[in-house]
Amino acid sequence: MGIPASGATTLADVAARAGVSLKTASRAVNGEQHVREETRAKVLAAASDLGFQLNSSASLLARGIASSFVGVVTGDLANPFYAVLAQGAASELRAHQLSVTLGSSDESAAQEEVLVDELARRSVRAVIAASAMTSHAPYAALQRRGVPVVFVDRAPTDLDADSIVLDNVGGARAAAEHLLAGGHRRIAFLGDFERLPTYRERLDGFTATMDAATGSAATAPSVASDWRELVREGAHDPEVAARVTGELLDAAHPPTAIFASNNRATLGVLRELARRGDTTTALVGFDDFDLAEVLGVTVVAHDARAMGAQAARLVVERLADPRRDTELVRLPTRLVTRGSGERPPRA
Amino acid sequence: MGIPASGATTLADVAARAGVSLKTASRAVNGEQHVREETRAKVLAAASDLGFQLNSSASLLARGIASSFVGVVTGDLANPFYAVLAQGAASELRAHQLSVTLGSSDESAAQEEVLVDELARRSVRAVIAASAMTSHAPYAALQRRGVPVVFVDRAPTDLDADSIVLDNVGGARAAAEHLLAGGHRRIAFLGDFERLPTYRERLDGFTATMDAATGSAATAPSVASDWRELVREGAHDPEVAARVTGELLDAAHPPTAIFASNNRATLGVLRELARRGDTTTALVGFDDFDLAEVLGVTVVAHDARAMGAQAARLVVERLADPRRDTELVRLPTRLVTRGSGERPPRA
DNA sequence: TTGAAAGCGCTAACAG
DNA sequence: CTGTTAGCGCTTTCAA
Repeated sequence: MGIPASGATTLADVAARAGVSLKTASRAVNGEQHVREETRAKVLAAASDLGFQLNSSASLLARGIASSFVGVVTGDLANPFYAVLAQGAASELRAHQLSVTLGSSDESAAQEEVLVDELARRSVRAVIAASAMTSHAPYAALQRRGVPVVFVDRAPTDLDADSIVLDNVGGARAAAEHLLAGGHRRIAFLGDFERLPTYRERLDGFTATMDAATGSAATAPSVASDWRELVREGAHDPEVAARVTGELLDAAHPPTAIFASNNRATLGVLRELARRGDTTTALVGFDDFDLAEVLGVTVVAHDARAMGAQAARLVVERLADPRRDTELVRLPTRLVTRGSGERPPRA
Repeated sequence: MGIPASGATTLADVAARAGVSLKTASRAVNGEQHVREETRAKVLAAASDLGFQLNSSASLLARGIASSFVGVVTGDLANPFYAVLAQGAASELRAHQLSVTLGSSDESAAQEEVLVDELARRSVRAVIAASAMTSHAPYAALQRRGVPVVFVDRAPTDLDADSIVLDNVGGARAAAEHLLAGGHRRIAFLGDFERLPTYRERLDGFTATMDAATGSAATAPSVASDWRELVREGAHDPEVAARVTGELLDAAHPPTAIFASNNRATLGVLRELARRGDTTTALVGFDDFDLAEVLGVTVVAHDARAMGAQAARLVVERLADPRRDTELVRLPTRLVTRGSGERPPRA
């Protein structure tokens, strides 16, 4: 059990101790073929004695490989959506000998740019990004250097890249239709930052449904054409969402239902409703959450873990074949009714 | 805007294009001193033209540095406690040019061992671990090789290492005292896996308080000496916690209050209470959570982000001075009352 | 099955 | 301020 003094135990040390050449030691340590069992055992014993560990930088360099890390860029790891997504990606990538390195942008484009830069400096092998940027130049630069970039949750419009997104339009449409079917005519839409494609797509789905119902005989009484006055944006965090909810409900013609277009917004709405003891305003949220069942909150649910796993798959496939056509995967959503979306409209 | 054909653009290419030596190019690219502004600009332009990026493996190897990654081992990233902790560590480490690579063990000792092995193979610079193991041999091996290991949330007993933990005893004591003060005498304790030190310490705090109250004149009517019959362990996930809660409440002498010793257990209790429409059983949970305010849940709160940041600090300090004494940091907890812990005992 | 020599791309000394 | 000469620790030819 000889414990080495400190620092560098190299393959050369192991080879010397085992009485073999450097190359033989390398073969044994890397589990390659063409090594007599006896020799291998001798080398492995020496390695273990010396507490030897391959120097991964040297190994990668000699092999001509940039690195074994995939960068994952998210908005905020404290948001379970991102955390679960990252975990899905990590566990899928592990199967391909790839590790994940994480960075949170706090949804700030500036910070995201710094992050991407950092990843580049670390020579990551590929990047999976839930980007909050509108211009994706830094990612384009990575792509040009042969580093695959896969976008999750939000697909870029200024870049041709593999992307995996949710069926935001369908999800929002389902939510709106559900509330309309419940008799609601004044439905508020709580949106995220206007620059995010998720916000826009969810608003599109909502808009399509509301427009179709406006003045329509199918939904009697029909939706008034001023439904757009109940659309709000910028509710990215719970605090803002709560404030906006309060303003909506305090208005002359308050909504009878709210569609919160992401989990942070839903949290804010719930806080405000709880604060005022409001148990009549209907609510549907985009994104499921742990306590939704306990609180009886109807949501548009989806599978964040699958999203991460699929992103990892796209990374692996592009790594294998850099010139394949880019792929856009759209993951389904489903409405889960739990009560809050089924509250009847106030008279 | 010459875009390189593919693959390897090396510093040599940049140097050639800029008409300087390799070393000068290196200096410029690394922002070192002793380079004429004009020369630097020339090199940087060439680098940018070629889309050059330093090969970090080569750079680290030449510098004699193992890597710039710190491994963070957690139980489950989907648990916000770990996610926030990881984020705290990451943001603190970034200030020291260190990146984070993540792995989840799912609280399985076997999987954790695989993870640690993987980190070793990646030559991480240091490791921050919320370990679910009872024997920490793999971490000891890392330490021997000069890789600092900092334990978070759970300190090892079989290893001398920097650790940062919560005041579990104090937190549990506060919870128990609060419920006792509210008149409860039959208080259930929902514990995690028995092997986890957090479980044991929280149980210790609970035990100390209950023992002190048993038969004491200070708490009249005094606690019966059979209070231990309401202690349960193994409630690591919400499903088990919900089931155990149901069993407790269905028993002949059900508890009038429950102390859930972690956030997953609290979730399970809340689900079961909601399922049965039980609004009388008092509840205090260890760990705060987003919707605790909405649900009016009294909790023992603490700062997970600070925990991660402190762990990062310990990593940096040990990296700077490997022979300093190991440090054990204990972070405070505080009771946040929101109603669920203040429900009076049923007659 | 094993080994010797030649680099991977970069940085650290030491000159100039 | 700039360049030259050696390696960092490992893997890869190619021979033996």
